Amino acid sequence: MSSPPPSPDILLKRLKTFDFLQGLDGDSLNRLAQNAVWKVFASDAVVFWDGDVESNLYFLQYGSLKVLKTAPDGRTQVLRFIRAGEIFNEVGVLAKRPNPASAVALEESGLWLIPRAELEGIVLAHPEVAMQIIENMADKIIELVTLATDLSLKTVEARLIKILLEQAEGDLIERRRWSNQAELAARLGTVPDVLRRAMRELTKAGLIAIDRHQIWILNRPELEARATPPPE
Amino acid sequence: MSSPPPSPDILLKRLKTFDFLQGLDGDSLNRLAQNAVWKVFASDAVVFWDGDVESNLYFLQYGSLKVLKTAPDGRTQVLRFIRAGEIFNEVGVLAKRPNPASAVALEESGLWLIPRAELEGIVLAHPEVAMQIIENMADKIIELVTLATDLSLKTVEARLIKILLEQAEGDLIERRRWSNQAELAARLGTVPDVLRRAMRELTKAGLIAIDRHQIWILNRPELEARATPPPE
DNA sequence: CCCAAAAGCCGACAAATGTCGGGTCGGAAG
DNA sequence: CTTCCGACCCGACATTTGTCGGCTTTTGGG
Repeated sequence: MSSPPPSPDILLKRLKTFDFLQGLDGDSLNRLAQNAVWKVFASDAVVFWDGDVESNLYFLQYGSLKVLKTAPDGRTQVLRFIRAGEIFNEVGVLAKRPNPASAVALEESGLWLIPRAELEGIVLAHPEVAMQIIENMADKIIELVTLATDLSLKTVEARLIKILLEQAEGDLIERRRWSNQAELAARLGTVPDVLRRAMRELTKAGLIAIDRHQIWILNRPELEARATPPPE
Repeated sequence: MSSPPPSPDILLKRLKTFDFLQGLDGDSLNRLAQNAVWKVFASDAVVFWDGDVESNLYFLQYGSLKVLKTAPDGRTQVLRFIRAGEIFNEVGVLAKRPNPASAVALEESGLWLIPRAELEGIVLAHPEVAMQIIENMADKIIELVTLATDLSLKTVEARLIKILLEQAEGDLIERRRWSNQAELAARLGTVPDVLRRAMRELTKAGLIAIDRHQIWILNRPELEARATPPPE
């Protein structure tokens, strides 16, 4: 089922097209590519655990992951999704902190592990790269601020509407094999039953339509309005 | 009421003792100090607004701030507190993103504004400084991850206990003028009434004792136990 | 010292969220 | 083709959180 391990050349080609490393000389890139390790994770496999001290930077070549945290009682909160082409674990690799969350493959995923030793040298020698990393982290901070305030200040319904509007292409949302109710609920910070309730109410109100494989947005303006309660 | 404006020399002295800028040569520090702007904010004054594009790095010399986000319906979530000696707004200054939240003075506060132009040059020329900033941002990411998951997965009571245990010096917590119920509730992501309820229950259970100016922790082990529900 | 405004207190109620038991249905495995 | 399992559906109920009106206490300015 898994693809043949790609040679470092493929990574090298990818690295060259990568914002993150713009402006690096060929030598450095080459060295990075040569030292990177290729790994494939099956669906539902854990890439790293909350609390691990991980000293690699990850680059997701194909597939997709979720980043989540689990409470002792078993409930989980998904913090974000990672899609092909993204890097992650800046926190672990550069700041040497334990991972604040776990990462799990949503489908079979192939990724490159770039060891700290290589990366560190490059960052210190190439401040532009450091700057890129800083911008990257800034974006994550912004996303987390948004997540925290949404969890605190918005209802499940409002959060659901927001994610529907974000994910819609046109007025249609494909329900992938792994974006089932349980996953979506974890992303919203709630449980499947509550999610279903919210969906049913939106359906009853004629704002969306649902079947097993997709969701349609029937009335975008009203849906948006419903996500932002009376600003009085 | 406000102190006389300190000369840049004072900032210079401070900068020298600052992790953040360890390893910088005197010249660079001097230039930073000379170009910094001094400002004093009264209690409750807004240092910057959610959405502002702010191009200064801030250094809090004295006083304290809260960072928060307000919902259209008026409720607010406090994201973190800033105490004297901390820097903030890395996001705005280096990543050029709009502020994801507002900052408000909890008491009279004096701070230095370091303009982007100065800082940027230094970061590009001194990768160690960039590395410090990265670590700083990593810590904030970790805090935000914790905040988001706590909001999602823990009850108000558990969050209250956590904050009490964090803030206690020995088994005593001083209630500062600005850490009243409304502020504490905003930090916990709830409303004063709910907070009071949780406090009353902890009091009834004999775990804490409250008077107008302080809170005592009477039974730390049981308090801790109560914050982590059955791990079954 | 006195008074007004703010902060805190309280009970009762309302809304949102979480839990449970049991049912239905479609697709994958045999 | 049949069976089985997991995902989904559903109503009823429990718990947590938020809201309201009104009362008491504290505090700070005049």
